[in-house]
Amino acid sequence: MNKAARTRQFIIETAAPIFNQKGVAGTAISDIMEATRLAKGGLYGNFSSKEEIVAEVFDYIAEQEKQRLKAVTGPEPTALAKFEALFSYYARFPLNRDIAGGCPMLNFGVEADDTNPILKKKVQELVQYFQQRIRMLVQLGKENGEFKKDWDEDKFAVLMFTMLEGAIFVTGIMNNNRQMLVVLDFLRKEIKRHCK
Amino acid sequence: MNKAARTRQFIIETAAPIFNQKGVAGTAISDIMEATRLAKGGLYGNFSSKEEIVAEVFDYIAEQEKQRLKAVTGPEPTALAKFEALFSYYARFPLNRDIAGGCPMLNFGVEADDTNPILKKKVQELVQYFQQRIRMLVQLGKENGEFKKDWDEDKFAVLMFTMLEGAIFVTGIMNNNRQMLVVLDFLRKEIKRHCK
DNA sequence: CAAATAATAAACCAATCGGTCTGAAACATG
DNA sequence: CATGTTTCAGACCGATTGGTTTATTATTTG
Repeated sequence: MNKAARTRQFIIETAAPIFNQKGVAGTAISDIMEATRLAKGGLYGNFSSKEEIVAEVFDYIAEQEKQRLKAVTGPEPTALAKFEALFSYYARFPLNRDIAGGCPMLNFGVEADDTNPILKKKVQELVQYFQQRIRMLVQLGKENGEFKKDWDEDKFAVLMFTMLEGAIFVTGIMNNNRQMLVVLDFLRKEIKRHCK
Repeated sequence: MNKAARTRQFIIETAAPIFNQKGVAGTAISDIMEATRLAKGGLYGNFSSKEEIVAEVFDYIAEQEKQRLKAVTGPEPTALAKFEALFSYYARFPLNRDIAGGCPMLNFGVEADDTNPILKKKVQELVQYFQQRIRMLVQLGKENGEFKKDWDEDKFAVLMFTMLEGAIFVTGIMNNNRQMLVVLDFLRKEIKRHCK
């Protein structure tokens, strides 16, 4: 990794939490200059526009989110344990995250929806990835003989994803995770209901 | 209502969908000038700052949302019918809304969370209002003898609200309401489960 | 209907926006 | 260690930002 690539990566990682917190329109190039302690030339020598920074920041964030999902569920042996690990993670949301500002899918998605089709598509793909992972966890549990075969993983993935995103939103707005815990409690029971 | 009050209201109503779609930071005064066909003086004669416009726009939106909730559920005779009317409304979301850009709680809430404490508090209050209305509907159903007395309205309000907000988000990002319909189907069954 | 008052258009402001350019410094390579 | 190349700081650019002022036009009201 040469100097340019390292600087580029440094800019992306430094800008990520700023965009996630303040939004794309709410973040000025000067904010990124300040945080990176780089001058204009330092930024525009590595990126051609603010839009390009945003795009790469989201790609970086998306990869981070996928890696985290793997890191949380990967080590667990059973589908049930993977779900439980996921719930433990969300119970501590957003405390245990390294990119501040809450869920990037929600933050970037809400802003991009009416303003930035390219970014919106990236969010779309990440949402689909997450939902597919949920479905795959249910399928794994079925194959392992943990869950009943008649459980509809498509519907469960929709419920789990929408509830978690809604709960993340409410957790942020209310400054406490009480409702997240209610949601997680429900999801646990829903899974138990479909255990053999 | 004198001229000033009428102009003020006109500005608020015209600016509301713009802020809801483009966000606060993403909306420039020039956007509102263009939409209202008013010059700077026309705006700053009625408001002292962009922030004041935003604050009043959200107050207006919040009132609209409350009125809509009443309008949808009010005419129905039973708690069950009120819920069903609500579900019909969300099934057509966001087609039947008059303020474009999706759910204002979500849009303003996500942006304000890390940037605007005053606006955040207003969103907070609207969220609490909505959740309380859900709880009251359940309570009404209990009093009417429609629902079982052991149904926990606090938990149901959390589930219903988080799911609906999550579903609104996904509906916007995916450009279709498939997942909203799954969520509504689940909520219907959940209610049926607690019917006497 | 006239005088007093309220409301608006348009010129103007400093500050900031995203972005460019050039020279110097840091770097990698012979 | 010298040389060619990459990388970055900082001055600079026009456009746009939120906001003010003033002169004029509407609207009230006696």
